[in-house]
Amino acid sequence: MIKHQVTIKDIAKILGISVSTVSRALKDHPDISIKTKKVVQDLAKELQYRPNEIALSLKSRKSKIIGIIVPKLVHHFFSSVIEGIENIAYENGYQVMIYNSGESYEREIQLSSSILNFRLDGLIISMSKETTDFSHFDKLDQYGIPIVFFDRVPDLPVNKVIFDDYQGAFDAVSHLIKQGCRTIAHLSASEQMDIGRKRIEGYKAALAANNIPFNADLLKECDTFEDAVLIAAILIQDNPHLDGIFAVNDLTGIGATNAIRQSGRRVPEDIKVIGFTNEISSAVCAPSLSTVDQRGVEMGEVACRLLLESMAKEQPSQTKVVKADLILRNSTL
Amino acid sequence: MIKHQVTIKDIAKILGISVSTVSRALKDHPDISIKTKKVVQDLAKELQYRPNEIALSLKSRKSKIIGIIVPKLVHHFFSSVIEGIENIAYENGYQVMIYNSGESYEREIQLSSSILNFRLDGLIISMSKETTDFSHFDKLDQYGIPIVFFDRVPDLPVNKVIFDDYQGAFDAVSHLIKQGCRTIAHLSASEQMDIGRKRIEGYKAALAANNIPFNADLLKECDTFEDAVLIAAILIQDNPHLDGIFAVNDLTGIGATNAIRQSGRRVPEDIKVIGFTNEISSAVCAPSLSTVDQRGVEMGEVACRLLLESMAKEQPSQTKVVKADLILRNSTL
DNA sequence: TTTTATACAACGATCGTTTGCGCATTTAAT
DNA sequence: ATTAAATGCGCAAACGATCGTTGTATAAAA
Repeated sequence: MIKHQVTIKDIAKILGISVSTVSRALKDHPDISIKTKKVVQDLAKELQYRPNEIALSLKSRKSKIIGIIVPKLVHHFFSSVIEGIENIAYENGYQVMIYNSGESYEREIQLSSSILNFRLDGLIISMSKETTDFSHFDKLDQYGIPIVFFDRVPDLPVNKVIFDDYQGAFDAVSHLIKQGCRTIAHLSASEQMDIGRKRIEGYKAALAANNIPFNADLLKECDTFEDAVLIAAILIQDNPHLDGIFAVNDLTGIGATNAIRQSGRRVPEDIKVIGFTNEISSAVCAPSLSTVDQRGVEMGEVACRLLLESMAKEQPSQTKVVKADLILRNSTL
Repeated sequence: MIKHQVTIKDIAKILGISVSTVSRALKDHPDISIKTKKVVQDLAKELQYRPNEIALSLKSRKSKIIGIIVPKLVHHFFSSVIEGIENIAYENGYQVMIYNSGESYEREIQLSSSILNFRLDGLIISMSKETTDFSHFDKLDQYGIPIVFFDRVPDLPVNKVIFDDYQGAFDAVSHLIKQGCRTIAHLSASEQMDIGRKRIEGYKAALAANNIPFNADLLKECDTFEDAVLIAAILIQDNPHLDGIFAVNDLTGIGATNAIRQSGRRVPEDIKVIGFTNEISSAVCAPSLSTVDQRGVEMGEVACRLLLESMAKEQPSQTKVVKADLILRNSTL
């Protein structure tokens, strides 16, 4: 048979005292006598009393829950960030509520509405690709719900945690050059995207720093794994001296590797390849792929700390930068 | 300046009517005149009134939130299942609250306690590896919170959704045999684990069905990617006729592939390899790895539907089985 | 003995919403 | 004109907990 969960009222009734006394006894309030406290606390334990968080939320107008919106759950980077957020949230007595926008602007609006309905205490979000209008976030701000953006952030004065894409790209390409590469292609993301642009800049800067002229023919936009295989094949054909590829992510890096081997050339002996993101695939593919780790967990931790800070007190919006971490494997030996 | 969110009271005060009238007007109650309804609804829209879910939860003793506990977020299979759960939950007006036990029994207990505190309406869980005692779930059951287990399930009469590991393994090995393999090794999980045992059974059954005697030397337990590389290398050395490997997951499958190539043999020409899980890595590695898809999304959907059913009405516990899906790629051509 | 602290509990408002019941006022039926 | 039945709305309790205020014994001081 299903009993309802025991409340402060039940305890009060059993003991024949008022609910307020029970409430105070449970919180060790000085107004309550030691005897009463003991009786109440013992009974509470026996009945396995647990405070109703919903009632507490209603009373305090605080939910003790942090919302997280990611565009995709099935993505190593985002799950890592979530882990990082959880670490810090739990440490501070917060629960997290994870939402998945599925890269849909529509859904993102719904979700931020739900955050308002549940009166969540704060939001950490990486925006969907479709999002170009930010008014749904204004509403949260209006009601005093702090927001921290990460990774995919708007170009506005808001709290954000970004990854140092420029530095990561610069380091990756510099590494290729140090390993002897002179003709380095970049399989890039769209220049529309922030990360695409920054990584291209880092690529160019590393070339410039080593007196290697930039060659636009070696810069190819490419979206998917399949794209990468095709485009890399063309690059190889058109550029006989090609000896290095910097890929905008691991999947394109692996695609490029596959294309290189199909062309009869070897990785890393003939052409070295470096990726970006440090997905699991990059560690297990053959040859294992050098890459740039984005420290997702750290990013989550930084984001959550920043959120907790701005929940604690009004403060000007900040931008935190998480540094890249070069992971060297066999593809650039 | 931060204003508080508008409540039914605010509307009542502005309009000079009672809160109950506002409440009923908003829900189109027949007792309220058309005029009043219109006025109320218009103002509500203008002020962007949104019902306070917390208050609703308190009143209805229902949170309209489903809890999910997974042992790890950073795992393709689990994130897929979550996506599936979300699909169905959203369709039915539920939110999901995702918890990460991090494979810790301790944490799992804390979390199920938190579920009680937040009065969540139901729980979908895949247990941590450490969990052998299930009393913390009994408590949920006692209070009428339905539970659905998936993937890692207890051996008890409870609602569960499991994957047909036996069939998946049987199909995978049958496929290898059809492709001409006669000496097939199995890189297995621990026999302690349910999935380990079932996949071994499927492996043996497929051999038996094709009159291939089982050879215990070809059954090797192996945990990680690195293990797989080492153990596969030994297998190859010890068994010159080896022409097929069935790996308990994709990572070990890829590890085996790497070992085979290092030994100078070719995949799939000399030795064919098939994995399990259909992770991203299996699609991008070279040669791409045949594998068994676990239909994570479907599993999530089935689990969530089952949960909604048992939330709706008391019913005997059920076990649902999700079928395996063979994915054929280059490693078994 | 009366006054004044002090200790201990109870009362009741509050958070935002729903809902059973009752009370006017209007409309319809006799 | 009188009664009955709708119609439209408000009152107040309830969900579970907190907390400021108030009440009442009991003990200490005058």
